[in-house]
Amino acid sequence: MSLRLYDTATRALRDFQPLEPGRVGIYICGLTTQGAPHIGHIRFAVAFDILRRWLVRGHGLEVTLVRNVTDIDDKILTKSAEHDRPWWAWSYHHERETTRALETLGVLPPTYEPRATGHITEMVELIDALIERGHAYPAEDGSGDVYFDVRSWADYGELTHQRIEDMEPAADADPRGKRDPRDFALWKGVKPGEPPTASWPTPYGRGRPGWHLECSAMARKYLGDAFDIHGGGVDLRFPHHENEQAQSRAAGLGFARFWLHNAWVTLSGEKMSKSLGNTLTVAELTRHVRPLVLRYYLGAAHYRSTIEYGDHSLDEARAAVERIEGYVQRALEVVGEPVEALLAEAGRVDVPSGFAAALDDDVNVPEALAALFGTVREGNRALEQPGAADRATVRHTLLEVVSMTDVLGINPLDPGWGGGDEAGAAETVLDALVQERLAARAAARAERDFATADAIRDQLTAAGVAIEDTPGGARWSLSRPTGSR
RNA sequence: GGUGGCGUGGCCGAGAGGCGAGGCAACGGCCUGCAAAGCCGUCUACACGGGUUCAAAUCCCGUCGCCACCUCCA
Repeated sequence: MSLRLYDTATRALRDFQPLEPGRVGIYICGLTTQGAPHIGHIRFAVAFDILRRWLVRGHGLEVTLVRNVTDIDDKILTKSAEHDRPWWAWSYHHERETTRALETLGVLPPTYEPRATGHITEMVELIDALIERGHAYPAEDGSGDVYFDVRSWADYGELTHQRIEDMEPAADADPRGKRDPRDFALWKGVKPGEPPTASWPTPYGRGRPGWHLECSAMARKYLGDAFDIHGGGVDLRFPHHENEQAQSRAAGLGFARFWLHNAWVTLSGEKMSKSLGNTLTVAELTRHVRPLVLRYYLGAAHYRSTIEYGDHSLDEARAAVERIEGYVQRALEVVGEPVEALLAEAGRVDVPSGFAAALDDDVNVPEALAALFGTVREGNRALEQPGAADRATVRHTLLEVVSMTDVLGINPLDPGWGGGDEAGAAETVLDALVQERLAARAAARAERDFATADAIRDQLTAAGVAIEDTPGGARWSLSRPTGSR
């Protein structure tokens, strides 16, 4: 079984082999802490969470996942100033908000989450190396800026297959002390009016990091001079990733071996972004939809495909999730074993080969989901049969379904979705009340008083409780509204 | 101007020369007192025009439409 991943740099599917046997280093950027996270921001985290889970569960690899926080940049300074807050408070506030959103959606925490401002020393080391090698220079206007010299690095443009001559100089390019308008800042000298807390002393003068440099410095520190996978959103390919690669390689480092880029969430065909005002925040959506459903939605499409958010998107995701949950619930009742034990066993069971093959093919989640639903159908068929062989099938498919959903981060039995003791207690109370009504309905049905029985069911339905009759009696569940835009 | 992506059935969304992905919705059947859930079945699509091929949604050429990036966007 070999994993193939689409590498942006070579524009091809390549067999993935870790640099160091048994271990994988992944660097992903980047959480923005300029504002509240919307589902577009979160998608990349979900996509790489699935990859990470698959590397661990499907290939037995030990993953070191580093997810950076660029906690200082122009926008953070601008926005915090607009809101009359210190930049560091602004950034940290949004960092925490983003972390909460990711936890809500069941994204596993990274191995480490370094902040740019904590790695100034490492950045200076990189700048020193670049200057020494003739790939960087202090600005000629005395501004304290240090620029990367793109003309000095023949491979510049390699990642995104562009030639320097073809690149449009930025419209807002401020030539300042640049030798070429396409040179980018490694370090930015402090400017008048900037908060004193936003600069650090270096041999080049006080200043703050340019964008890009923090990732090169932190990836190197935690993953080594060369590492396996670098990921992020497609829009980061250029300039961010191109520049990262240029500065790291020009400094003599091997840097990333695979570049993975995820696509957008769009709304009415347009990229979700704050400037367009068409964002949907996780906090907003999860008021109406269960996090599990939102997680399913964000992870269900292939990571390199754009997903278009529409009015019914979450309703469809909910229906799909409930199909899986319905089976897991029914199977659990038949199997009659403690959930904890089954979860542990599912962690060791092999996933169906079709599922594994799908994920090995550049993390093809849609195809993996097809395998998952195939197993659910097989299990449902077995549930309709009374034999011992079918019981065994139910148990086996249940373990497979749990195992597969766990890889995708949508395991309905994962206690993380539960909502804690308080929710559990509320459920216990509700169950007692609903069971009382169900008993009354059962009595009415026994007397063939269907009018009364249906009235009770209608009452429960109106209250948001869905009823299913089974040979063993009625079972109930919340008919969970998703709400939609 | 350069670079990259997309256009698939009512909707979402995989696939990438032959073998009906899957989910949702709809319809028919089974089950049910009726439902719900589940199962079985039906709806057989690839923007358009050419070409290559025994065979094209898939490869090639062209056209149209949409999107993204081109130095501080996931």
